[in-house]
Amino acid sequence: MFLEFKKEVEHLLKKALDNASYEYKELDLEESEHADISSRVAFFLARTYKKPPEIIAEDIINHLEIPAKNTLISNAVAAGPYINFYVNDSFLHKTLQRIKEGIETVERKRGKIIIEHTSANPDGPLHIGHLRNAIIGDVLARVLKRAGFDVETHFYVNDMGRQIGVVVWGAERIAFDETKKADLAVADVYIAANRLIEENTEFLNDVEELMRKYEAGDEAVVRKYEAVVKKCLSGIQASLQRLNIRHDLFAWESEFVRGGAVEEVIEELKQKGDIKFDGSGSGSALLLHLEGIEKELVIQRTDGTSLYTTRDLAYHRWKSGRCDRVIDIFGKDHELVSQQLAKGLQILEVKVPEFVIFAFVSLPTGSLSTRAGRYISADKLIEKIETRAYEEVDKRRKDLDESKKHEIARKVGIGALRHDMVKVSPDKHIVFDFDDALDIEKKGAPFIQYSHARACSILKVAEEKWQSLIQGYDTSLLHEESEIELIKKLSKLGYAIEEASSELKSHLIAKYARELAESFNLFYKDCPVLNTDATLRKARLVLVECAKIVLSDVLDVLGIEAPKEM
RNA sequence: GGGCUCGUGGCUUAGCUUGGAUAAAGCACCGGCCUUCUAAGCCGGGGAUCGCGGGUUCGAAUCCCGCCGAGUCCGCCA
Repeated sequence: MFLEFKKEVEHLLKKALDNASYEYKELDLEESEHADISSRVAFFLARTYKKPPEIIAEDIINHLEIPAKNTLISNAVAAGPYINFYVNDSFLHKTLQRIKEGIETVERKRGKIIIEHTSANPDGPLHIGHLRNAIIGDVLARVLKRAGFDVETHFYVNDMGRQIGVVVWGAERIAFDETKKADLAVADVYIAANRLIEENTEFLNDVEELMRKYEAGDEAVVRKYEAVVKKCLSGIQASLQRLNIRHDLFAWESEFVRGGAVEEVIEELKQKGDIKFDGSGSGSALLLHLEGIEKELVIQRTDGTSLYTTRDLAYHRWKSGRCDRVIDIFGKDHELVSQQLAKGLQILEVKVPEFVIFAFVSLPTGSLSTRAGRYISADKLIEKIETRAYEEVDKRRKDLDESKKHEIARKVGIGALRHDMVKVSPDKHIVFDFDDALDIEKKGAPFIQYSHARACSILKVAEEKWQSLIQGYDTSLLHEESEIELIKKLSKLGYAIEEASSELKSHLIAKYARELAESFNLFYKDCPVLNTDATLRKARLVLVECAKIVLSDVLDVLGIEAPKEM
């Protein structure tokens, strides 16, 4: 509802500026602690019209007319250089009405977006670095869906790298431990195979032959690869599922080679791009010059085989053809790749993807390294945090049975983990501290979930006592400050989603969720719901019901489950 | 060495794109609040020359330049 209010303010303010004959570029509207929305346009006009901004603000107010009816604005005043707008009772009433009736306030049908995230190499389990990628991507996908886009999530499967060649080679002589989780079993073979190869580097020739055969589409080799990659992916998917993350599509890079798409990209780049041939004798590598990037990009090896970035170009061209916007969640190490992709796609006249680049997660002991054993697997972290969450639940709720306690612990633990990862802006480097991550008590997610549980608890009691509880209510009875503040906060979910989706900033949702929970807790403390007279109780129950809806909505956008009790 | 990113109370962060109303939260710390809907909560308090130095501006955490510190990339790897 807040978005509608903002639109009306924009409309009236523009009209006032026109009436007063001011030329303006921006309305400079923003949320403010002094008003429901505030404009700083007078500052800007002060420069061009060489008058004090206070005078201009006053002048604008004099030309501003708030309609007598069908408006969401109660008042507009000049506060010095600022123009402040305030919502009216109708705004508050309509906000609750909309939420209760489940009417979406955001625009629909804004086009299709393909968002790629996680895309971990299928040579072992996910670690906390992948988790950051997966959670940022998943929340963003949820945000964009809410904002009205048709969203498809992709996991790009790097099945052509040397690592996978090593695993396939290893699997031919070392058996998978079938008692272990699939991705762990694959990692074991990968590590063991690496050791064998280190001892005898001649084995590398075998690996390379496998890779050549795979690229050429040798059927027996393809079957071996598929078995290994699928095995690993099944383990990865199981981990992601525990975090409420799923992908709509797994795109294998090898498909783009064997399907001919990579060859097409190379041919087209030869025609449209600035290409150099490098090498002599049997063949030559293809170097592509990219504007603004010093080093040429090698798009084909001397032996004619393909390279990672070229295959990625083919994948991106394919994606582009299937949607209106392409979004990639990449780690900081892929920043150069993202620039190369963008430039390459420009040459191919394909729309350029939007990138969300996130900084690394490191450990207090240094950067993550699977080979050095310096990493924390996603599964281990999930397991530990659920255990810690269980201890907290057990401490507080001796009355619940075991399965209930475990269910709550799972929701709280996963929620805490997701919230922790998403609350930080992607471009901030994270030093992961295990003890800190497990300190459930001081996490953001349980705070939000707790507010939801409180709301549910009130509604449950009301339902038991009075059944059809919310008939014939009058929300104009809600005029305590904490009630008004809560309603205003409720009205801003759509606004928060709009901000987060247009700027691709998932952490803004985490911020909104916290503020909403805070508003609810203030209301909870100030305003008794069950122990008050019937008419006021009905109105407050409507408010609680709406708060419950929006709290569970915002938790859903964050991919966090909303427990009914805690 | 060059490119990009980050540097905000003791700790973790928001705000920076688009400069403006006392720099905003959480954690930690100190002090209060459970005979009324779950205290994973609420109230109060102390604590920040917004990395350092310059510049632009009526006004800078925000824009520009330099420096320092951290991260990351600079393979016919992925």
